Amino acid sequence: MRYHKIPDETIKRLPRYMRALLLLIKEGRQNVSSREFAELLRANPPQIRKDLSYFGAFGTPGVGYDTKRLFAQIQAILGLDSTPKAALVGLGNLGTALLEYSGFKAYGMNITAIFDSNPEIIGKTVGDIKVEDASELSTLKGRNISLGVITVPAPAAQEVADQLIAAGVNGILNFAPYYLKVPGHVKVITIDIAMELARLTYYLPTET
Amino acid sequence: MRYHKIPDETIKRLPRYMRALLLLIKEGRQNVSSREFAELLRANPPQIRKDLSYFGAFGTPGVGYDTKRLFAQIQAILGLDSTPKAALVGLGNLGTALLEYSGFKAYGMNITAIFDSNPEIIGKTVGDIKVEDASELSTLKGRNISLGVITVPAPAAQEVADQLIAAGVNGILNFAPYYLKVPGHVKVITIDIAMELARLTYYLPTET
DNA sequence: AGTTCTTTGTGAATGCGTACACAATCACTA
DNA sequence: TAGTGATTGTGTACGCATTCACAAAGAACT
Repeated sequence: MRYHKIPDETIKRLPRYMRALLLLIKEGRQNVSSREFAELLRANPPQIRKDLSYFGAFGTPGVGYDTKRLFAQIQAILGLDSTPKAALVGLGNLGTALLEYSGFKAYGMNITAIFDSNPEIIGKTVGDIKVEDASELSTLKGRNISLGVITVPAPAAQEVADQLIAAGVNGILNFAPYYLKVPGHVKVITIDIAMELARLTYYLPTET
Repeated sequence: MRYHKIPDETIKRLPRYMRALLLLIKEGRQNVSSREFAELLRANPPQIRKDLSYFGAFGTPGVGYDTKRLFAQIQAILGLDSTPKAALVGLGNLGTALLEYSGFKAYGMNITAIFDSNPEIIGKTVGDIKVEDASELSTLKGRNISLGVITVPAPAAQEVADQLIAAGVNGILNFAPYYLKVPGHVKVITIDIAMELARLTYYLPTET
């Protein structure tokens, strides 16, 4: 099954697998079967096996998957083994929340630069990163940063995106409720929190 | 095409349509064609028409869709016309960010209660909502709140969810990196921010 | 009123993703 | 080293979602 086109949906599930594996590893588990793994994720076993089979044969019949090995393998598939560097632009509440988020390091990701436009914040240190002036985003170039996280208000999002791209970033995670225009080689994922909540109401029982 | 089963993917797109319509309405636009609308959303016209056709015929041939009317209609489809009430649990950075988020009111949603467990925060007012003690979540019952937003650390998430559900909530938007166990009638949408960023790296060009 | 132009609404075809069943595979035991 | 039990990897069938092409329908103009 190698060298087939890989479903986008599969890619979306891989990070979820990583998270569950992290949990299992912390519990000291050596192996996990697709059945048990599926139960944990509330998914079904054949799907997990199929997803993994796109990339090769990672399991051992009769035993299951080696948790640590599988984690490393998925990490490699996603390109996280080289711990890509990311820049965060916009240190408001959302930006701060993201930095606190434990997840990033665990997956093999590194936020190594922070930008904001508020003079009161510029120059401060968060963790061990100094907050830089957003008007100097161009200095990013050459610092080997490939990802950008945008947590600025919607009106500023496009300009920030343009500058990030000019500085060599080619993947953007956008939290601003705005449809970014980007060149074809740049991948954007937009998360609109309000939209998700809006969707939720559809599934609610229509009262009386 | 009425009374067919409606694709889940269609439901996911509806809130996006709402947002684009809000934009158009603010610009003073009366009508919009599916072609122009698709361009704005970076989607394709037939899909938009098909999505809408599941619910009825909203457009006018030769003219397009009436922006305000379509907005109201999608709002009704999603059940947002009755402005459902939501409770937010966890007023950390992420919770605060969500409250600041302009989107909610525009879509027809209302956060009317806030809970936290930090004694220093309890009793304060945010907007015009008083922060209540998270240990008193049971008081929610009878306040006609149908949605819950969980922005607490992962270890506390399940307990909060249980209490929300006991208080009558049947839709939960979960930001904690944890797989909630809930009864069948409760709909959960989990957003894991770190996971999205992890996915992003897959699409990056593999360097050298 | 008729003609033309535009755009919708939708059946049918295509393509993509999921579910399933089963053969192949490995560990373990005696 | 052969037999047993468990679990993987995957070809195939199915179902869902997207795309397409075109007929139906309204608006505008003469």
